[in-house]
Amino acid sequence: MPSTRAVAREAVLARITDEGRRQLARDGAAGLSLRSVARELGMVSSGIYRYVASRDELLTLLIVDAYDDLATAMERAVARAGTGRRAPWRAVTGARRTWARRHPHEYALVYGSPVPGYAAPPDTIVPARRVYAALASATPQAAPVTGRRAIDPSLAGDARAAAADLGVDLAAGAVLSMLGTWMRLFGTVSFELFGHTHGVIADHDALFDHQVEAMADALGI
Amino acid sequence: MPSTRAVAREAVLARITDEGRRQLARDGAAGLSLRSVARELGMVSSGIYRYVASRDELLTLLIVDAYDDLATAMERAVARAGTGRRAPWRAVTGARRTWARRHPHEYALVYGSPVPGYAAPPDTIVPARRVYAALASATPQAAPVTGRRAIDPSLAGDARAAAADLGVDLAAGAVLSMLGTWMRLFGTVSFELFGHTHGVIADHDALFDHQVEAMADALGI
DNA sequence: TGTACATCAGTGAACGCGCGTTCACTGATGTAC
DNA sequence: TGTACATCAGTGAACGCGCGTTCACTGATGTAC
Repeated sequence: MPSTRAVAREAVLARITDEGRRQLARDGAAGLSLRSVARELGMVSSGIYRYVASRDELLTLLIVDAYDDLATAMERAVARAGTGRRAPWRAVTGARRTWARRHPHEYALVYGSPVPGYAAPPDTIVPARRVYAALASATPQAAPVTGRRAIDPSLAGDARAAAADLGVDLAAGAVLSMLGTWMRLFGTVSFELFGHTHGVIADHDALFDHQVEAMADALGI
Repeated sequence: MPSTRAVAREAVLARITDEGRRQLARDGAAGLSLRSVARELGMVSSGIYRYVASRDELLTLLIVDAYDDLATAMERAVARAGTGRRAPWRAVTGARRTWARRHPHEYALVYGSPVPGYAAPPDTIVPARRVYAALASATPQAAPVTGRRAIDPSLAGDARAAAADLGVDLAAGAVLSMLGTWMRLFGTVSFELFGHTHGVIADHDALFDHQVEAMADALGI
């Protein structure tokens, strides 16, 4: 059983990350400060150092939370998807876009410009991978776009290693095809969220749906 | 003939944007400050307000410059491309990636997370469009990926308007296919630059080349 | 060509702000005997 | 069960920093007559 102190500690840490998330959502990563988190919690500014070692550490906690939250949303979408051939793919891509639109600053923190002077520590690798695993689970039967082109051997090696890492059993060509599609999905969501379709596309839902089907075509599902 | 004063003014303004670019390249957009630009130019901090009205205005100048520089690089690449069927496409995509790798902070400023509290003014629209025009000029014969799917009428309208805007004469399906490919290109470059392939892909050149060919396949060129 | 005035680049001081982080401390809570 | 000590959460003051922006000013450069 955890000690009373440990319980209290966890509760305060949770309040800190909650408040951090709130500030992140309001002002973006640049607007996040330990002083203002402490202030909002009614704590003196130095007190927060009992819980996080530095601003970067809080940022890391928030990054991990963001990945976890997004991954959970995507996993649930796959689990709830109907039985149609493309249903899981539509569900997982839609979940990603919806999450991004609901949490634009958290999305930007994780998939946007790197924060200058901040190096992502290893703690973020595992939650980041969950997101890819969710995507992979939605298209277990991805086919290589073209079988004819020769794949660079070292690239094929990387592709096989990545597949093993995600626990999927696919040939290198299919993995690269999946990766290409994911980068397209990433690009499509970021493009919309970062405002590059502003003044060009009015109906973002229609564009996204069109893209999702085109990606499914490309994956051969 | 421009007056002596106007000439001097232009020269100082150029030094300001040059120094701004340098700081942007070193520290990113968040590290750009009017005070430090003035300091570096040996000017007192308030003096810079004779040239730019605010920090945001300097940021806008730098954004416009970044778009122009990237667009120029891409246009030149197309102009210099060989005669092969895919040569212009390979050239323009390679130029984009090379520019992005050489100017990571400028790329991030323009294609990464929106700067919180900053709203891009209309001045950036024209230079941003040059980039798309350069891409479009490299694939004049893009084909729709699939002819069978019905396209949402309002989306088709947006696509036709965008094509007219860029001066290309293509059906809505082909425009959407091009747009999808551009978002994939955007995603591929950003993915690499923002570090999402770290620890997964060792040979980024090979991955990019593979993607470029796959995109060409998708465009039917 | 020479003078009087207007323009404008650059100065220096100031306002008011917020930040990350350290350090010696108090006092409450937990642990060992 | 009670006491002595150790742990640790939170305080308050301080260090040293940089920022955007305004304002009244000086003095050089340009313009009109």
